[in-house]
Parts: sequence; structure tokens; C-alpha cells
Amino acid sequence: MKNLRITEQDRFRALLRTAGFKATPARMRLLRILERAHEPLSVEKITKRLGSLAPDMATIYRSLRNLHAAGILRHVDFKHRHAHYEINDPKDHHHFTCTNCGRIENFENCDLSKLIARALKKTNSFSKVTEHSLELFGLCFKCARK
Amino acid sequence: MKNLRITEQDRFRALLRTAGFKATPARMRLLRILERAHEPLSVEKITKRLGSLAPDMATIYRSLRNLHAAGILRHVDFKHRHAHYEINDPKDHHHFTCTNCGRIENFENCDLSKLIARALKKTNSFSKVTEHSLELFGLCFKCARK
DNA sequence: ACGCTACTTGCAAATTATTTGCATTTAGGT
DNA sequence: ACCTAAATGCAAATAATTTGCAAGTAGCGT
Repeated sequence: MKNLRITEQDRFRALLRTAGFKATPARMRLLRILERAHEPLSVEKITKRLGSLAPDMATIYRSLRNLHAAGILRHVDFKHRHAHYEINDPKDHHHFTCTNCGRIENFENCDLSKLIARALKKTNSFSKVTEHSLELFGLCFKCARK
Repeated sequence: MKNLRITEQDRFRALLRTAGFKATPARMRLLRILERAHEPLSVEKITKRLGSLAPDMATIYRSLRNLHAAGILRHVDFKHRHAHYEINDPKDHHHFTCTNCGRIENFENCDLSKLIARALKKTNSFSKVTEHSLELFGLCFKCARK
């Protein structure tokens, strides 16, 4: 008798197939790692967390780029010299980053839609916003104490 | 008889000296280029605009890093694989970038202080915000038409 | 279940971006 | 003019990401 519950596997598979990708082990694992991390990950961290199951670097880079282009992932910039990615949560959220220790915390409920609408109304060169970033950088309590 | 008007030169010199830097030709030129550009520049563009007066790449990178650390420059991330810098305008502004052609437009008057205050109140890990970024990505009219 | 084919991956080498060590030069104080 | 710490140039190192190509595989059709 088949289990009819929709598993994480099924969800990822559908996500990939709908976007026109094959549901390969490499991509499934990538999504799993990113979903479980509660913060955007660098390629280095992804590789570490995948351990022996990590595919080749080139595959990771390619997957990240393709999944981002398809809107499945978000690209986050922490002003380091490398990229970070996270699953594209439809419920928009942003990050608070400690510039000293790298600690990251999400924050939500910042409705930027009004701000974006206003920016669009004011410009006479741009027609639409497809992506945006809002990042806060500062010090966490622990690092501020020093 | 001396001209008492404060020149751009004087202004940059003071900016550098106050921050503890020597007012070298390389840094003076760098500031001039960045001030005249009305958008954040990549190292590549800076080098091109400096032409034959461009110092060594290493000097440019070092200067940008130091001037950023001193708060004289702002580091802007356009999600490309390289950094962009602009003079740190005390009047905060942000950017609208066309993901297709790279066109950049500034937009101002986005008061984020309330948003930042709210984020600080909500978190129980962070004590202060030292820097922030807000970038909009989308399509300019020209690219949207295609 | 089996084969076919376009999409994927691995591997190695190339590119791009940025940093560093060290010898030489120079801005700015004395 | 002179001295010294700070800055620069050069070359080589490191980090991040991309690419070409041969080999592998997911998933469609049978």
C-alpha cells in the first residue's frame, strides 16, 4: 500500500520538473541542504554539509546558477567576495549580519512593496522590479561587547 | 594673492588627511573619478577612466579597501562577481539596476531609519546597524520592450 | 523493463577577482 | 633638505567561478 503523503522529496522533484530540470541526486541534495540551513549558504558551506555526497564544484556552481535563474533560489550578497544562496521563500525576508563574526539572523515583515511602487513611479527609466535586496550589517551583542 | 576658494583638491585632501591617510596622487585621482561618476564603479571601470594615470591594480584595490574601512567609500553589491564603490554620500541613496543592460539609476528619499529601528527592537542578538544595503533589480524600459 | 537522447555531471584547465610579500619610492613633519 | 612611516609597483599567490569536452543518466516512448 502506497503512502500518499507528499514528502520533501516529492516537493523538490516537482519544483525541479516544473522548472524544466531533471531531478538529479545532485540537485535534490542541494535543495535539501539549502532548505535545512536557516540562512544563505556559501558554496564552501554547501560542500562541507554535503560531505562525501558532494558533487563536483562545477556541478554545484552550475546548479546554483540555473536554479537561481529559474527563480528557485535567491542570491544573497553579504559583501564578502563570494556568493550565498537560499531557497526563494515567497514570504520575503532579509538578513541582519554581524560584520565581526558573520552571525546571520533573518528578519521579516518589512513591507517594501510601497517603497518599490514609489521608486517605480518616480523613475522614468525603469519598468519593473524583478528582484531586490535589503541587508543590514552591524554588530551582534557578543561582538559589540569587545 | 592667494585664492581662498576651497577647491575639490582641498576637499579631498582634507578628507584623506582627517582619516589619517596621505594625500597621494593615486588616492586623489581615485576620489575624483568616483565623485564624477554618478554611479558605483567597478575596479575595471575605474582603471579605464584613469587611463594612463591609473596606478597599479594592487594600489587601487588597497586604496578602495582602506577608504572603505575609513568610511570614505561605500561598497555596493550588484550581484555581479566583483565589487563596486562610490563616495559615501551622507545623504543615503540606493540603486535601481537593469539586470539586462546594467543601467544604473539612483533613487533617494527612502527613509529606512524606522525600518532599521524596528529590526533592532525585534532582534535579541544584534546591538547596532553600521551599514545597510537596499538594491532594486529589474528591467529598464528599453530592455523590457524586447 | 529497455533503449534512446537530450540534459547532466566530472575532471581538468582557463578565467576573473582580489590579495600579499618585498624592495623601492614618496608625502609630510621637523 | 632630511627622515621615516606610509604608500606604491611588480610579480607571484590565492580565491571564486566558469568552461570544454567526454562520459553518465533521468525520464520519455515503446
